[in-house]
Amino acid sequence: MNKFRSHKCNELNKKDIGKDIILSGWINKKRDHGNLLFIDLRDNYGVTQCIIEKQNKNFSELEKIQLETVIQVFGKVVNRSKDTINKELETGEVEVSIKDFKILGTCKELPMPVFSDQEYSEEIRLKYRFLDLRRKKIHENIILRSKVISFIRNQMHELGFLEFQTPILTSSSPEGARDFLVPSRLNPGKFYALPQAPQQFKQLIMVSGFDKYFQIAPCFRDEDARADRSPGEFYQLDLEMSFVEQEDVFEVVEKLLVNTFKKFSKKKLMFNKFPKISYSEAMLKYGTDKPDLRNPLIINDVTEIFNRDDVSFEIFKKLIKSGSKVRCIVTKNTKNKPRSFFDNIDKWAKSQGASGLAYFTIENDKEIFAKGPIGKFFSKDALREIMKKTLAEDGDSIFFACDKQIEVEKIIALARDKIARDLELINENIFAFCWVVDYPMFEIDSQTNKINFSHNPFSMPQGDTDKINFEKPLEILAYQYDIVCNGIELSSGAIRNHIPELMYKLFSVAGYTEDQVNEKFSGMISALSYGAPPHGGIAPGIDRIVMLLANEKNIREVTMFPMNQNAQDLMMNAPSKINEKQLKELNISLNLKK
RNA sequence: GGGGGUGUAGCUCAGUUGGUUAGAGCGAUCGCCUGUCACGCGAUAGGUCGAGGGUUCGAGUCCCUUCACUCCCGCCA
Repeated sequence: MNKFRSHKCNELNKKDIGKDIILSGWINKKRDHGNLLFIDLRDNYGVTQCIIEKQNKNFSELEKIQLETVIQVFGKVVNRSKDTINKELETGEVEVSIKDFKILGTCKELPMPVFSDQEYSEEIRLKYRFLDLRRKKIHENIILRSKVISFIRNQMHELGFLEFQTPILTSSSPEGARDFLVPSRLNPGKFYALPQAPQQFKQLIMVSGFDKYFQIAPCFRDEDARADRSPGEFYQLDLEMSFVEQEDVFEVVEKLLVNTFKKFSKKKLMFNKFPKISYSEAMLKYGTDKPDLRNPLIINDVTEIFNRDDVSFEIFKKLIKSGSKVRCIVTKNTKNKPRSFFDNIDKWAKSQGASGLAYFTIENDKEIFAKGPIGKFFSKDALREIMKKTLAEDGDSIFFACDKQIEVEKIIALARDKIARDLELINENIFAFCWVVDYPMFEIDSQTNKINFSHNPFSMPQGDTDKINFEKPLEILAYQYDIVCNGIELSSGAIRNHIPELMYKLFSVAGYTEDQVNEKFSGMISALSYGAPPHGGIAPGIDRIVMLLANEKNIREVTMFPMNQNAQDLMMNAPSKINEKQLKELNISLNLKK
């Protein structure tokens, strides 16, 4: 028998009555009746009620003991009378009558209670993360995370993938996010970078002939945090396959995600076969490349209708002349909604920095007409045209936004979400996955007016490689895809460009010379020149998958030891200063701003 | 870098129009209590009202500055 325990705190039941047992765990809660003391003992597995009476020599010491002290209990399992059974507890039919006990770990006065449903500030939770992690909800989230990762590993092995580790100290790359840098002692003045993703390595693994690779890979990006984005590090299910087309990658990922989400959540999947939406369609219909398909509202472009002579809404007409677009959202059967419903949405839009949302409601008084602030600007014909275009009917309302394309997409996408939430159109008990495909290879940087890679410079452009028109780079589409669930981007991936000559051409469009490409991506270019297989892959975000499964909105709720928004670890005091000797070894001197 | 929110006891929070000695619950300490499972009852201790400055006879409350945490924008191939 183990020195510390004969049973775990979830194990004892009626069959064990009469047995002498040993339990070890934390004191979750005490209930002191003066001559009778109840102690709820907790471990990772559950809670067992222990009981001691005044006659016992240990009574007064146990009565004084702090919550969260770790103790070992020697006792006998006893029956509970019918009216004292606790159905909430796995062990609730029995209790342990304490004979003796031993303190294994003392506990000072707690900075935050462990046994409580109260919410605490992030500051205190992160500083005392080890206490926070004892609490039920987050403890279960972390266990869920472990199970999900283990399940995914098994699935990947079953699907024929091999897991490999890739370097953590690697080289800085010019594209993408800001790198975390590590100075090199042996190479003065030079720096390693932590990988933003094992992107180049996984392609090199394919060139090395391993066919199917995966890794639960740590990724490091020095970018500012969000609720769903940890500063510093996060994990991806990184995978790559040789001799595949886009569809082959989709098949693997769909299988994996369907299995995982069915196993770990009670929520239903909206689609077992994930719909594919092109990037341009997503931007038009949803205003974003991460559409929440639980939301039934669809955006329409009605710019043309506002150009008609029988539409006299001059504000929009003027904006359209200077290049703006009009996008709209139809809400079904909202003619009886109170004025405040519409006003709130307009007010909300203004708070989001838009000039507001114009709207009218379609009503029928013998003849159809538009009622509302801008209704009077439309002729019957124009109104019918809008209804035809947007499939709006009598009783529906239409909200309009007008701005430059990028701006109007942004605000109408937010409005789509806001309106759906106000009308409670989103079913929270569903996972709606979709693929967003056909991303453009390049985009224009709005600040510098230069052409940049819009996603990944290593993606394969679509079409016959001989016939790609490099004169119109913005029209080149890539075999580049994202997977989105409930409006959350889970991952992006691509079929890679394994042809060096084509890569040089694409990089030259983005302003890189051949020499620059050779210098920055020497390993990759070299590898692709010695017989590279066609290959492609994807990298779903583990943290976000677990977030969805745990039904959490904040990534720190599924991360064991996260940093705060300023990328500090309050428990470990990271980052921290280093001493002169360390700096000297690294040939580094500090030049801090006052 | 910018915008919003929050900051009062160890923890979670209340604190009215600027007005007496800043309150509650949990926790801590002490006492009572033999069937609780958020046990109950009584008492005690515990406060730089985030910090600094200002207005005022008087500031937790109003004004300015600043710090911390958080949410969002920028950023995130």
